[in-house]
Amino acid sequence: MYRTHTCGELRLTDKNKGTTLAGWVQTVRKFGSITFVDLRDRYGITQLLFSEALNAKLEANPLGREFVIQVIGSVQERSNKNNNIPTGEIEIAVSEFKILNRSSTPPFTIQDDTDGGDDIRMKYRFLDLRRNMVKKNIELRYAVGRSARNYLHENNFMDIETPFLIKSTPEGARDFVVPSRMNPGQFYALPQSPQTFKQLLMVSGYDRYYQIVKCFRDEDLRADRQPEFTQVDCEMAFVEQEDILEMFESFIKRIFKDVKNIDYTEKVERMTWEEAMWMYGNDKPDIRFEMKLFNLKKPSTVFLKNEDNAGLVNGAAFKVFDDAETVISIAIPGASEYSRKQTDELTEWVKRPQVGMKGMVFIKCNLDGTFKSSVDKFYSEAKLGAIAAAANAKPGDLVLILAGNEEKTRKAASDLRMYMAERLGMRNPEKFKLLWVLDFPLFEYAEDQNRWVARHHPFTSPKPSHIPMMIDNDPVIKDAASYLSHPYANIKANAYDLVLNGNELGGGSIRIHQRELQEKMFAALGMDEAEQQHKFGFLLGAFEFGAPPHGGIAFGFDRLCAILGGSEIIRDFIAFPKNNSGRDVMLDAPGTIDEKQFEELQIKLNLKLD
RNA sequence: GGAUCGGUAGUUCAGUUGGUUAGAAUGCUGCCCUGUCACGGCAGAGGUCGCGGGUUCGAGUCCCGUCCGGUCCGCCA
Repeated sequence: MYRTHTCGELRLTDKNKGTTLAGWVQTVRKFGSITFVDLRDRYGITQLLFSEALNAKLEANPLGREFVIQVIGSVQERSNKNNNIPTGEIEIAVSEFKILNRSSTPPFTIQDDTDGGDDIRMKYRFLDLRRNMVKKNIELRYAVGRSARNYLHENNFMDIETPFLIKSTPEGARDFVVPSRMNPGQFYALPQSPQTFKQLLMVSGYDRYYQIVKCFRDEDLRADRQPEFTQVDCEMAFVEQEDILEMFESFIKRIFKDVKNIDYTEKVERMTWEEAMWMYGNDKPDIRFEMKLFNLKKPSTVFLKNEDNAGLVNGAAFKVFDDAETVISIAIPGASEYSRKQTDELTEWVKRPQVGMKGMVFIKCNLDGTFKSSVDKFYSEAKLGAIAAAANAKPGDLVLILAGNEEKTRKAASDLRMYMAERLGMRNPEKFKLLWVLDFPLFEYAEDQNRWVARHHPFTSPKPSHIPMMIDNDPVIKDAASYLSHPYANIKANAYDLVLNGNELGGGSIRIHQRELQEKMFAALGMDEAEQQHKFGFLLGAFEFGAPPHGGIAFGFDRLCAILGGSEIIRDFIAFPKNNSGRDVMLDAPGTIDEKQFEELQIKLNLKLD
């Protein structure tokens, strides 16, 4: 037997007990004739005391960092206690020890505040995983998964596996493909999600399904995006949108309780996609703070009272605002005393290519009730006051105003809102606020292809009242410039996203379950009958054999773990992640394959090298 | 595909307007130390300044290219 206890469990109540421990050497502290060793394993650290009697053996077998050793000894009360660790009141008086395996000096220290940078830590990820900070994240991930499984199990959901080697369906993200040796020239695709399989399971009568499952998307990476990632994928039959929202609102609250011991008792707020876009410029707003956007140019399609502000900035000979498609304000609380340097800095920020604005106008709403702006030449103080009022600014606030084309300006205003919130410390990672965003548009217009694409995916059903709009109208867009006036632009989907602190945690929809409507949907996306049959014949066929009404949702598991862990970097919550360019730097993957493998696959490389 | 920040000792970083022998901390090695727990003390080793080219009397420092890493836009739900 290698050990009788772990390095995290012995306490003063175990005094005088004999014990055998095994673990890694964290540090060696030598004091002439006695030596202290911190022995570490997954469960904690226990101090070992090597007395003078073992000196000769220690000298013959010196211990280094990360050596794996086994010790036999007895539990003693320490004369100097360490209150920083749970085992700090005891130490093991070692009577015998054995080196189970030596270790090279690790390239970085295995400590909370390591001296290793990202690069080297990823290369030696197996060492990095020994560190508390990383271990804590991996443990949190396990806790989230366990909580999710418990909840779903208690609610009759069945975990059913679905295949990874499936068929490519070039709708949505780029597929990872796998060549088939037995079918030369043919390829499997790795699933971007088990979407069609879970719908087929509903047809099969497994009316509550879930899976914590890997999904694959061959797209560029981000701090919150990996090419292979994990989803909590769920589907239910005989449900309406409201049933799903309730089931999964409880699901996420249960995880808050189990993992963070947070009682999230209030009802999760809801808003429509249009409201989110209008007030926050974003379909996944962080609603922990206000700083809403106000349009100074256009009447709202959502809030009628905003009509008062429409055109507020027009007619002052300020060409930038007069010519702009839209003008959006955002009031920064308590920032009226920003210096020239600070406002310049913000202007530079919005002019960065990633944001892409040409400039920024500001109005300082001074505490004495006066106004000072960067456009004093064009607007009277009374007018500035009216604009500030429309922007919902209070004395002491700084109103920032962006102008330009609708989409870009709205996005920039949203980015600016998040940037300012970050700057002002309003994004506390320990404060959590959920939000349902509802009524997404069913279609999006793809300019480059001059056709409609599904905003969510092509299995999403329209709102029941919008089905006629879809059935009765031809999807063909005659005038690309005015696609917004096409009826399809106004069809809303039975789709919903769950947003946490400005991050999309999950999304889903009520699905189409009738063949005719599904065919109409495919046709709307530009697929003719033959193509529909070729790509999705199996699904259309299944819908003819008693497909129940159904819907579901999928949560980004990595992202959920990261946010609960106070981070937005999912890499830190994945045991073996890929780097920014999709490489596993530890394995050095991807790599080339043997000539023999190419032969078996009957594949020849045809690399275009510049 | 694009923007931007970074690459100097095993590691994390500093390095002034271009100037003589490139520094610190930590880690590593050796010696000393009976109560440490970020132990302490003394001594020591450790560098192709990512790579290639250019400007210059002289380049870690300036310019061009390239590779690698981080963040973001495009892309992706």
